Amino acid sequence: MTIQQIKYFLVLAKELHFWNTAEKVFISQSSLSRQIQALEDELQIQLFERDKRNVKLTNAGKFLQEQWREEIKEFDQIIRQAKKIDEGKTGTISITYPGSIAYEFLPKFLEVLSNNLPDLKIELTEPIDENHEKLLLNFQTDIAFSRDKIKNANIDSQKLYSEPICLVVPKNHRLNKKNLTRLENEKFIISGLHQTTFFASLLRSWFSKNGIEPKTIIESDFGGMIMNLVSKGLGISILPLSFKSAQAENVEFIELEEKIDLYINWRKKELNNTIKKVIELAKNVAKK
Amino acid sequence: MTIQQIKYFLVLAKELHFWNTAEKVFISQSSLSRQIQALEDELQIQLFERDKRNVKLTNAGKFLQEQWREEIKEFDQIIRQAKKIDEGKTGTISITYPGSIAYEFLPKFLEVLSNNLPDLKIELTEPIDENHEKLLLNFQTDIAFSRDKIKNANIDSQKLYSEPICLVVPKNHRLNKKNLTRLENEKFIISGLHQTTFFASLLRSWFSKNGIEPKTIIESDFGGMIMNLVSKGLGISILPLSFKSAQAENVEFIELEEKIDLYINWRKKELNNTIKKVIELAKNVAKK
DNA sequence: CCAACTAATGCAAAAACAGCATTAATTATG
DNA sequence: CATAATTAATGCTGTTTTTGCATTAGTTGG
Repeated sequence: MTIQQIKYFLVLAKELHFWNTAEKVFISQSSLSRQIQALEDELQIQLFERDKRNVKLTNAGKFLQEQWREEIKEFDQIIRQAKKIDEGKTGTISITYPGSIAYEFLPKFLEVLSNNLPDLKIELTEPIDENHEKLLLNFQTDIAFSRDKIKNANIDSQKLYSEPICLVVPKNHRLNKKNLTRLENEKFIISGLHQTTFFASLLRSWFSKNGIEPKTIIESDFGGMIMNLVSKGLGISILPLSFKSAQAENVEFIELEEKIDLYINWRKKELNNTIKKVIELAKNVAKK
Repeated sequence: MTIQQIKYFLVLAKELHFWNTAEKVFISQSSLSRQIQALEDELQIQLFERDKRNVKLTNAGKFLQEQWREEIKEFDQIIRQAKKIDEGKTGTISITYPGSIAYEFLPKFLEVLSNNLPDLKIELTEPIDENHEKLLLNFQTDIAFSRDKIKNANIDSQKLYSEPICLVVPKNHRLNKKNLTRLENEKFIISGLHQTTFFASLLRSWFSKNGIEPKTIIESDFGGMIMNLVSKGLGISILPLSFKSAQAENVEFIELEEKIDLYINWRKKELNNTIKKVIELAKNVAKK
């Protein structure tokens, strides 16, 4: 049984038409017909009911379609991952990160990477679905930066640093360290409070701890946009201190007591030495 | 790429010796050598480092060994399941059950099965690890009877019946319905209280509700053995009412208020019509 | 009843595969 | 240090499998 046969089967199971399928998979109709026969023969399972005109899946075929579709997807993913290991320093590694590190940590880290592993290709993604565990264990990512610690038997998680969160206000705003009152009257420009990200839940708890029901006038996920709006006097915001590195004009950062952490997460039994190296580099960058 | 090649790879990855491996998988050494080369070639991944004397896995090879070992296991399981669907009424279906239904429900159910589906082969297992969800979703079983309801998005669970649990005492024992006192002085012969089965946890909670710290003198999983010991006057026990059907001599059942349920569980999107039929038959048996 | 369609199959050429015998390199032995 | 033993790769040859073309045979729609 070949993987190719299974892939042919999956296309045919969708198309339910030998000629169209044959064309799609770049073999002749006769060859396809015989490949499917060979598969049925070897499995001793009838996959399709066909007469001279129609093709349809049997129940066993439907079952195998569902199961194999998933398994072949996994299968291909595994091979891609093995290739990464094989290619080592000249290969690709995938990194996911929260948008909030894009201004300070991430650029520093990427610079160090390109100095130490100049041929390494990096695939950066800011994940929508922040299920770091799944992304790591599926091999959809190799290194996940996150704001909260991941607790999973198959994942190692280490804190890189903490930083204060800050009120972000236009220059010469009435608020400053000595005068953090009447926040409830301020207009807030804030990153998706409704979301389930760690930062959003930290914000919600901060607001409730300070008895504030924030008047949110604009929501934006993009920190740069937020600072821009703040500098124009449209409202104030709350962001991690590292956004200061963006050097937005006309904006001041007022440190709050609350802190936020950054963690780095990777698969416990990682075999890819390049990934291990990258993790070490990340830790070094954070130490400085 | 053939499944066979992957299986050869897995054996070689364990043996790390071409001659031994070739013998194990019943092909010649030269053929094996070329199969592995073909695999490496097609994947464009080096799996083994070999000189004229030694064979060892590369990191990518180690990774694929780990991943493929699991995936091939799943793969074979999926095919076995597909075969069951294909064979239908003449095939096999797997059923897991708690020991406590062996005296009444199970025999009735099996009789109905053999009348309605005479050619169907049944594989009965009393699972040690009562993880019904996993057993079902892995296709290790097709129908799981359980004492507690299973809550899982991919599993359908339905109650078949409830029955009282009973004190089991020798005939003419001082205990009866009017006189359920001083149980704390009785010696108990009970099925594994330390276990994590649903029945055990029900017993524990019953004892604590009644303020009893039972003196357990014998633990046994086998209901028949328990009743035998009770009849010999060695102690008393607690069992579901249906054990009465075993018609042990010299034993009386005293119904308690506590009830215990029996559920039947199956995969939500079951494609095997025979399994669906068997589920219907089970429901009918329970209704009577 | 004919035309269009479609899955299966006979056939011949091409490709892939198997196993024997041998090679080439390494390690162990006396 | 020479020789034997070990072991993975490879050349070669006969066998099996696979391929695609052309054709067949059954079905459907007009």
